[in-house]
Amino acid sequence: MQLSPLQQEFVLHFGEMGSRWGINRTVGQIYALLFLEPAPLNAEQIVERLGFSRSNVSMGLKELQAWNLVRLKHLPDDRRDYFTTPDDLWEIVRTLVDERKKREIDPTLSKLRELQMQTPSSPAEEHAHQRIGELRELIELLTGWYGDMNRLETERLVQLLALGSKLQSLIGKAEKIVPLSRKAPATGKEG
Amino acid sequence: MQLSPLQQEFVLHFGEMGSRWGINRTVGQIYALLFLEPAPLNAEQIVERLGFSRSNVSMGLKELQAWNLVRLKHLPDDRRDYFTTPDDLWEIVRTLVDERKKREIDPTLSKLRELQMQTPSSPAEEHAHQRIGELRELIELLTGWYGDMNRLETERLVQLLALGSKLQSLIGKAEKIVPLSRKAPATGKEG
DNA sequence: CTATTATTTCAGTAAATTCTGAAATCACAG
DNA sequence: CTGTGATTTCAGAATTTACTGAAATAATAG
Repeated sequence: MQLSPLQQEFVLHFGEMGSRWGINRTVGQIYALLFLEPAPLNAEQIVERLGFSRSNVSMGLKELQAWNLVRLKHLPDDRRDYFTTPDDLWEIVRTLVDERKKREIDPTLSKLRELQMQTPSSPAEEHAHQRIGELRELIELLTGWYGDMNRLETERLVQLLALGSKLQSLIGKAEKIVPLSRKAPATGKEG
Repeated sequence: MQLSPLQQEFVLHFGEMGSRWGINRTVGQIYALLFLEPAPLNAEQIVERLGFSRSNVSMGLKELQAWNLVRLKHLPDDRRDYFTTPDDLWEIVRTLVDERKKREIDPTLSKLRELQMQTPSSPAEEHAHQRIGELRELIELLTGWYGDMNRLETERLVQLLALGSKLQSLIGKAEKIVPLSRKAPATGKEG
């Protein structure tokens, strides 16, 4: 492996972590390498640096493209494909969350909705039906919220995140002026 | 597999999804079964319902315990272990996120901090150092925010999530009264 | 202590996945 | 076209992970 010590440690770490996520070691290492590299790399350069077989790198790059995690570039007078990660880390985070949602959450939500169509035919099924409904509602709340957050410009998103729990008191104060819900009227005790 | 059609579909689905998360099919199915079941089950009952070997169920339950995703119960005059999932779905979500953070995020954050201690010794290392720093900051912002959210009572958390993007305008309004930041003063255009 | 039942461990096997080299395909310059 | 280099595909090998049955251990009742 032909990397500086810093690069090497980073790349190896992401290889390990890769397997805790759904992706494999190779893919993790390729991504980590591209993430650190200032300029785009072609497949052959990745082979040199990481010591995987050419075909393995090809497959890894394909998977990263399927995840929409790398950008394909071309240099003038060079017909090889060059790969980078976005400079903007927030773009990376958004892609990552979008893709994981698409693969891990959305199919489950569909399945839960489908299962809820069935009418329960025994006390046990009644309970299961109930439980599935609760789960569906919770996931809908979370994905709905995520959709809202995802629509925000990055700058505003960061502001919101940075506020963190300060938000609590802020909401209390704002509600006095612009009540959003009549269910739980402001009592002055919140925050 | 001795389950009602509803249970069966749910259990099989979570078995499949399990592999997209870090957990295996067996563990996913055991969890799904316990999730639907109104009363705690012992290992033998899980074997009957799912048709796995006794030892596989034992290992699966151990893994679920390591993830803190099941509760161990005992019935009077019965020395077998019985297992359930929490009734409160938010408790489940919190556990899930906590555990994944612990396994997937925290080790990376430590590694990034450690790598940033090293002084870069070449232009390439300088760039990598920079990039690692950006990533560390972003993760710190996200985990900090998560810590804040996690401290909220469930009821308040749900309120916040339900607000979603309404928060934006609310913040604009609140800021006029209780300014939190002088960097980006309210212009009246936001929301 | 002994018998009985519950649970875990573990070595070996089965299954799934990752990885490779060779061959096929593709893309384009001459 | 033809030739050259880039990329992908794919069958099988290597590796890793999941699963099982048998044996060991633990817990408790008598």
